[in-house]
Amino acid sequence: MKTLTYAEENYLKAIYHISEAGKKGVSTNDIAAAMQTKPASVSDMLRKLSNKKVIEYRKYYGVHITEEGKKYALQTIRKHRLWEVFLVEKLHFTWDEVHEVADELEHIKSAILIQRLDEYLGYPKFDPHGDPIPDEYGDVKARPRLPLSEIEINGTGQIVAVKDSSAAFLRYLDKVGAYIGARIKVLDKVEFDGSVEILVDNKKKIFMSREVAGNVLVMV
Amino acid sequence: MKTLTYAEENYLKAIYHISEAGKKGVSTNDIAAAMQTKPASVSDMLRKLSNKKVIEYRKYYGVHITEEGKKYALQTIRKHRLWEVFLVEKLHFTWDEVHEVADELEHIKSAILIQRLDEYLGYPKFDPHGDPIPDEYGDVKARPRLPLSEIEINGTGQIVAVKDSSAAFLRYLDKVGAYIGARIKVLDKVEFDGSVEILVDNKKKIFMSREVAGNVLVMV
DNA sequence: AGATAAGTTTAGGTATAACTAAATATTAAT
DNA sequence: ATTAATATTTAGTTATACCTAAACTTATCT
Ligand SMILES: [Mn+2]
Ligand SMILES: [Mn+2]
Ligand SMILES: [Mn+2]
Ligand SMILES: [Mn+2]
Repeated sequence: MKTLTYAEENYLKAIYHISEAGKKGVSTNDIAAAMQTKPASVSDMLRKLSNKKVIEYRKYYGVHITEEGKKYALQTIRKHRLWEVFLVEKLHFTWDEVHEVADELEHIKSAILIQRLDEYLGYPKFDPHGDPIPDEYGDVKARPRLPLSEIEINGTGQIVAVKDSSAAFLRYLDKVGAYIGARIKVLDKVEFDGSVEILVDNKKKIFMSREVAGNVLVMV
Repeated sequence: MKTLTYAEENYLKAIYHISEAGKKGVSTNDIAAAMQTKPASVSDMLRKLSNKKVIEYRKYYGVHITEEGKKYALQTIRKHRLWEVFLVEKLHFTWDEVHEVADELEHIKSAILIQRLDEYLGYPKFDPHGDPIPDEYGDVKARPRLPLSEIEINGTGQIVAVKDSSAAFLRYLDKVGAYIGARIKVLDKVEFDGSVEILVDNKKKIFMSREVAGNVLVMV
């Protein structure tokens, strides 16, 4: 059991998330953008992470996360998402308020704490943004889901997650009345701009731009 | 509102605790002992804390915490103790398990988090070790209390806190059946070694060495 | 292919927070 | 009042994690 620093945990989490999105090697620039830091700093860190065997690093060709690295990343993600559930369910934070605080809480080092927290929360399977919570071994139950923008007219489904979980986007969804768990039906799609009209819970008609609909994930 | 680093918060908390115990200037060596570090490292840090105006520092003559410094220290102590209550009340940690984890949690920077946590816990006034929880302005309600070793024969009272909150001591108290809230009566005091015999909750007779009784605090 | 652009790494520097060893100041003892 | 003991600070070093500027590698374009 290696001990990673806060910075190392953050980099590893970012590398994991980027490599989940696209399948190939993760580039220095992409990591720098995700971490809001400079490519030169990333190069420094990649050498460190490589020495700790949590990534495979070939200079100039981007990095791959190792199996061991993936375990550490998923552990951090597990903590992040469990804390998010805690903040929303127990402390009544809104889903747009939790991310920053969870980014700090995810680094608290105590196996028993996370075990107890999980138990206390009733072993939740998804966080407030619909993202799956890895179990203590790092196993994630992926749910098949696709962007709302890709549902056909008259197609139905349930909102299960968001792709963008920025505060601005989440507050916008609150405003229009979209939320996780909502049952939806696509009433109309505008060919011209890709915007959609949907019916929420068989009650409320709402409009979404293609941009917005692309960031709302649905299970059919 | 200055931002203190984790290390600065820890030093300031230690300095506050030491200066509460004895009234005069806090020495470099005492801080080093409390922080489990070297005097040379303490000297470095004192210069930093002095620049930030949270302590008054005259070389070779120890330090005094400023009013502003006290506010920061009490804020950290507030967070520490609230988290301890959370761990015990909600996550069912035992009172000997909470200190380490709280030492990490106390540095999480989010005013709203602490406000909500306080509310969620029902605005507790004392932590699991009987120590008072400062309010959001740093006000502490001190409870008059004295070591059990100083109670006269036939004197009664209630255990309200412990002076030593090391895991070993707390587990020992668990074992003999002493706990916070217990009503006690001193049945006998042995002149020779200062040990005491006490009656707990009008039921159970227990023995304590002078050492132990000196670390159990009672309200009469 | 050769030149240029884009991406990445290296070199050198800063800030924090430790450490050891040496120097210096204060306090206690003779 | 010196000297010795104790306490404290300074000097110099290390490790982490950033930065800018310069050098270098790879990819792209004509
Ligand atoms: Mn998040
Ligand atoms: Mn989330
Ligand atoms: Mn504690
Ligand atoms: Mn406590």
